[in-house]
Amino acid sequence: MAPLGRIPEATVARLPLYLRGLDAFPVGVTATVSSDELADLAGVNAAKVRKDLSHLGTYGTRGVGYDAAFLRFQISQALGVANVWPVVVCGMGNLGRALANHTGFTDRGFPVVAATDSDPDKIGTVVDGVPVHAPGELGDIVRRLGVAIGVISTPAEAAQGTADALVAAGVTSIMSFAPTVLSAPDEVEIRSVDLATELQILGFHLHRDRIAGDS
Amino acid sequence: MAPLGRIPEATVARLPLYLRGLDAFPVGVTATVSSDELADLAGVNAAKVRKDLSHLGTYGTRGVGYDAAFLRFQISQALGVANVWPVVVCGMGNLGRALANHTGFTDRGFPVVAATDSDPDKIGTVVDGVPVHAPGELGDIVRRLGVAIGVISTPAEAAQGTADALVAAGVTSIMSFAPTVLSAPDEVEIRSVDLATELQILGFHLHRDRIAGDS
DNA sequence: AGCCTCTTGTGAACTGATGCACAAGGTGTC
DNA sequence: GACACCTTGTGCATCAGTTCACAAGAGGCT
Repeated sequence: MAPLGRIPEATVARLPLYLRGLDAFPVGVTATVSSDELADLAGVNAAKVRKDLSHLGTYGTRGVGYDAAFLRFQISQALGVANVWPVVVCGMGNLGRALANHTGFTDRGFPVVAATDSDPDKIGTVVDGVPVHAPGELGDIVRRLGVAIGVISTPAEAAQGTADALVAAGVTSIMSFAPTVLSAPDEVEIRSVDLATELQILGFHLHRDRIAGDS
Repeated sequence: MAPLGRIPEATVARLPLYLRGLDAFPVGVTATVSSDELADLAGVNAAKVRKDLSHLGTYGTRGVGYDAAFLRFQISQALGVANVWPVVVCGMGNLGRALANHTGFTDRGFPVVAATDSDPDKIGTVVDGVPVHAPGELGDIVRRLGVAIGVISTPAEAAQGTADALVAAGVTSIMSFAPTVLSAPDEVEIRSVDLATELQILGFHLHRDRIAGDS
């Protein structure tokens, strides 16, 4: 309805899934997709799809469904997918290298334009097309290359310092893989992904199922 | 109160954070920690800490706080951290290799005992101490090594097939990095981490802030 | 045209999680 | 022993998100 009244966070988190689901429809071909189909493609239920999309506007046709191409355009619009946001990867360990080389980033408008690492042997080299700089140059890099997003894949001890440097350089969006809590001003958006934590959550359920089975 | 009345999902997701926060306290030393301190260490607020811990039991002392060592023990207990859950990594691309080599996994009771990949050049090799097998051997591997958790880091196209193979072999816990929806029986717990999606969510906020600044 | 079928959009109930505020219950001091 | 001071544990209000259920509207068939 309201073309852009505040979109709930939970909805924002699902829009990329819908966009991904719509990839199943070839471009240029006129096709309609129902909330039911889209729900399957995104792995959620149909009611949620409809409510989510209603936050963007009324783009569906009752009795028919949504025009796939048009819907894709609208979601892209809302997410700002047309923009390209350059990324810097801080910490070129195993994970950092994998991220710097991750094609899924560049493909979706998040090119990794530079990296930093504290290892003197790595500084000055180019890994998979990504130049590695010293951590002290972070501010320079951000300004020079217009970096919008910082990815932190350093050891936990170095994470807060890296975050501070990113913030000081004007970066307001950070994705962190370091297993630690980061503090930053409110206007900085931090998404923290701790892989070990994820496994521990799986472990909890395994553990409980085992106990339940013991009875 | 009830030592183990059903623990809310949101609480379960935070328990690993508390455990991580408690690492700040040296083992063997008697120390108390207040909900306020723990809240800082875990990056949440004090009220949440208290309510979360109250689901495990009443382990705190009013006027004092929680005994750090005892609390760590209790949370470990609840999470089943004492268990060791062997992990198999499916798909040894950039990300898979990084995960197989990730020390944070083994350290926390999730040793990567094997990997699979469809590339004939990789099959039979040992990468960072992890033997790489053919995807067809997955069932064997799971049974032989007692694998409890499967990590899917294959391309999206291969993800569902891999998940099916894991499920067929009896694995009930899956962490997937493939940008696609996986279907599996209800009793299988799937945690999906899509890195590009995470970046798109950050991108949304950047996009909106930019629009807001335009006015 | 009228009717039947289909799917959207949304009000409303419900569920789960969050945050407040405070009584309950400890510790240490005088 | 009484009092002052802490911090927990929790009842309650609030909020966000989910799900249901159905009226409104669009297309197609006879």
